[in-house]
Amino acid sequence: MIEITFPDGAVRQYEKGITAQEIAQSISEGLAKKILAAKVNGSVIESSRPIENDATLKLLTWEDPEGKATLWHSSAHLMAEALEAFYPGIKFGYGPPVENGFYYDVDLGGRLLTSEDFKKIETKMAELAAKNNPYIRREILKEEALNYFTEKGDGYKIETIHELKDGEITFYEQGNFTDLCRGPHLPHTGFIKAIKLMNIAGAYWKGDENNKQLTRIYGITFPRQKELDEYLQLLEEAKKRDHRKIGKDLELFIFDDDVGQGMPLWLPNGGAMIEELESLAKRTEERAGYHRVKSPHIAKESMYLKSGHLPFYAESMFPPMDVDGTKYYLKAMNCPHHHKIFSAVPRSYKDLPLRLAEYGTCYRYEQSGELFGLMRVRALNMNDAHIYCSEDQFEAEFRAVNEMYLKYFKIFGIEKYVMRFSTHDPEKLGKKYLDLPELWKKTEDMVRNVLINSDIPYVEVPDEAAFYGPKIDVQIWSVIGREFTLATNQVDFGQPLRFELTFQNKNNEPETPIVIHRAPLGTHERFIGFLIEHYAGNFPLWLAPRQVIILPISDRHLDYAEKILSMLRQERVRVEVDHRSEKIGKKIRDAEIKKIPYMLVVGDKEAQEEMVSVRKHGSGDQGQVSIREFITNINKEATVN
RNA sequence: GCCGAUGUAGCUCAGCUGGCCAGAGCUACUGAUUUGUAAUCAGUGGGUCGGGGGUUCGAAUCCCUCCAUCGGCUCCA
Repeated sequence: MIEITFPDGAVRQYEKGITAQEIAQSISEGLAKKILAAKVNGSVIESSRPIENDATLKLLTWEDPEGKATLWHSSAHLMAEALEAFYPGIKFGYGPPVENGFYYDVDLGGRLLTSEDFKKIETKMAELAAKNNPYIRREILKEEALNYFTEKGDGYKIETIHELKDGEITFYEQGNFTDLCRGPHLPHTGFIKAIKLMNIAGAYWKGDENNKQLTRIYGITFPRQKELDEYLQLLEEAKKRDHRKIGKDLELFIFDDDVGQGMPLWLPNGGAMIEELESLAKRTEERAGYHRVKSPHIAKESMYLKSGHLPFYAESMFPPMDVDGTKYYLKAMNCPHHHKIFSAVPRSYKDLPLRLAEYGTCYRYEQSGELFGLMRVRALNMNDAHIYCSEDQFEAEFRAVNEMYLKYFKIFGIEKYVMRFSTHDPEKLGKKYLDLPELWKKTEDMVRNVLINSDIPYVEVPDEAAFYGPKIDVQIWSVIGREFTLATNQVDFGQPLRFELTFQNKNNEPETPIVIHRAPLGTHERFIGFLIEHYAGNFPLWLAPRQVIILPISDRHLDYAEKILSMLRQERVRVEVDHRSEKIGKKIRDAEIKKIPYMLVVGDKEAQEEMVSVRKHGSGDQGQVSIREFITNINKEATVN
């Protein structure tokens, strides 16, 4: 007998060699039908694998992430089986489960597969799934595995097998399809009830752009049709929040062919949002002791050679322009300019920490295929500042920057994000990273300490640092699930050396400062793109491009409407009047569609008593108040710190 | 940059097995209406059918090419 411990702590005894499936069966028939896989001693295995020793057991269903992954992983194999039926000789790369479904990278040998082929593949998959074919696991020797795929002529699998050792190679077989795979898989294909192929894309073999590009087919499956329907519904909803759509609907920004790719034009509504955001940032930074500086958009090659950017970033910068025989570059970052401002006058330890802020426009030559609405542009305004401090000031300064992040996140109600602490890879010193091993170690330790001491949850990612030092990035997701870095906080010990920045320390000796690059709001483009999706266009009053619209009942109330308009303008409220001789219902409808926070309905009653009837976007009629009271209320509501 | 798809009025879309002067709704403008909390009625305007080449008696519809956008890959704030 063996002892099985369940997640709730219960311990039960079973025959040695019992399977998770049989245990589920012994609990209830209904449960047994839902078990997709099992987690035994922390690792996920097939529910049909015998358990030989005492173990902890979790039965995995669709509700568990590992359950979903198992269903999707098995679905990838099912899709591969269907594909092989239509495209004999097809070769397979990787076919893993992902966050929403699965994909398989395939080499069709020059044949074309388009979304028009999805229907027939889905149908074939459904047909195969209905056969309830079991997924059969087989441990196999390396040589045998190589023979199988050599015979089949699949070089990708052969390459993968070569990276594996004997004893860790398993095959999975279902129906007429055998694949090299680590597993685990479903008991049989019958668990896959609803199938949808999503899209098709090119993907480099092993993610390396020097390798051949394979065809990647994305799909998703569910244990019930209803769940597929709900998922598709969810995608539709997400599309409505897409900042590119809302940006157009609310007239926030556009892109124009004549201006260029990735160069947003901010329309007045978007302009108002940019103003508010920058004003918030300026207030915040003033209070935190920052100084505002300003630098030009272009600079000579010599400066970027000195900063070290050119060797590392040349491909991300616009090609230089020749001015009287000297190369000038559009600036891709503000830091070198700020270093020059630091060194403009002799600095004493009494000047530190010196915090220089600028929202200068930078230009980055992003690959054309990377551009994405406001989230990825070529002309961008960084929420930039550089803090020059001594080593013993570093921790306090770095901590203060993190606190500023958190303050902003609170204002905007940003809860879903991940802090990534990027460190260097010692093997790439001198190549990807500046060759200063002691400084790397020292600064990485300092950053880690700040994170730990501030109790900030983070994940550490090796080999993702900037070339000049470690950094912290805040990752967020666009509404369609794409991941972006929103904010960044970077340590730089490289540029101060290169620019020979020094301050006179207490012992009257020159000392090199550490620089912190920080952009808590990232770029204003990306941040607003994010906010549009975050709020689905229903902005808080202070940020809303149009805050109030006055809706006269009829033309004879226009004078009164104009009077309120000018009163509100004096209060710097962004307000307009709907002059059209439409019915009030129409005016309200249009104002609601424009997501304007407050609608003021004015007719005879209001005009006589100096009142306004307040209607709030999304929540309807709020009743009448005096103009004064309304102004007091919205001023209060629109206050952010 | 790479793979695939798409590109018709300001917006959303129809037309695209080649052939009546290229359509609809919303928007805009004009007129009528003077309206009380999510669409009043009528009229008018508006399109190099992404750009450029080609095939054809004839192309928005077929072919080539360039540009842009979208979905991914690679990169990244």
